[in-house]
Amino acid sequence: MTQQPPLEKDSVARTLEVIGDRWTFLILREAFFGVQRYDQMQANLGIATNILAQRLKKLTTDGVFRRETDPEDGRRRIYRLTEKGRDLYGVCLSLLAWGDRWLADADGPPLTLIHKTCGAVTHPYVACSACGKPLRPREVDYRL
Amino acid sequence: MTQQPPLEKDSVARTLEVIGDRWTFLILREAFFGVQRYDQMQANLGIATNILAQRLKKLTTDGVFRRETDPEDGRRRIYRLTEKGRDLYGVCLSLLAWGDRWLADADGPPLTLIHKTCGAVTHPYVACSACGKPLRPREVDYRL
DNA sequence: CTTTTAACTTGCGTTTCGCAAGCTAACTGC
DNA sequence: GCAGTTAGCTTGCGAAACGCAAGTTAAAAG
Repeated sequence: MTQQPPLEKDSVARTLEVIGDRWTFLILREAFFGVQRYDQMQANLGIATNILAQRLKKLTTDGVFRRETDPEDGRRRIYRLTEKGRDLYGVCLSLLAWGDRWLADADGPPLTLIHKTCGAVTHPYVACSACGKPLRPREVDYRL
Repeated sequence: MTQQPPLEKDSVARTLEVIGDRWTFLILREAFFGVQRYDQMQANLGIATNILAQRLKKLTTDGVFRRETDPEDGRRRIYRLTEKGRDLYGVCLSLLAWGDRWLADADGPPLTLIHKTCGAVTHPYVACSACGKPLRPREVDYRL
């Protein structure tokens, strides 16, 4: 269990500690599509049940989900995104957009996204909060 | 009230098959910060050397990196992002922004990002290509 | 031509994962 | 109100992935 000292742990690394494994982000994707229950997630994802339980527990203690008991059926748990969890939607859309652009025709059609607020088909991009233009690798400076 | 039926392997899942493990995205982050060489990545990340080699090989065959030999030193390989790779910058910024918002004060200061094009400090967000506004979970419809 | 360096590769012990089975509390039918 | 069913887990075990250290190869430096 030896870990490295000179890791300057930035926010990318810290974020990946929360969502950086094969399943966690797929669970979140399900949540963004409206799935809130254990059995539905398992059916949709085909994930091993012990792993799903483990991930949901971690995401709950990490504050991404809130775990509630369904008032209409005491056996059921409802996994609801917190604000912290909902705020990962941008990451989800970025992944989706990239996959649709570069991997889609391989084995599935891209999803069409409609921005209900404006009514148009949308292709999400990461924008600058100051000028609204897309942010590209060489156009950004990093300062501590 | 949820939305979708069975989304088989969508672009999120396909994307995660390319970048969805503990190290791959950290390697990409290094690349976005300008690191192009094997030994620098290993020093910065503290990754096991066999895993780094494996990931770089996969990312290269996946078309995210282009592997070249340094013309000034035949021992060195240069890992250069392709357009496909550079297009992952938005995902990287989304992760960074989320971590800075929700995890930063835990054990490190957030990075300040400056958009050189407009000169301002920027807080990246995922925008609608049609209207430019931020995209939020309940505001998007998914169609096949 | 010997030494050093960059980029890997190999071997091996440890951790994580996938699958199947089992468990428990809560609901449902009779 | 008891038996059977269902939702949400937990446990056990073999398989795959990972971390570490040592070894290999090709090219540059001395």
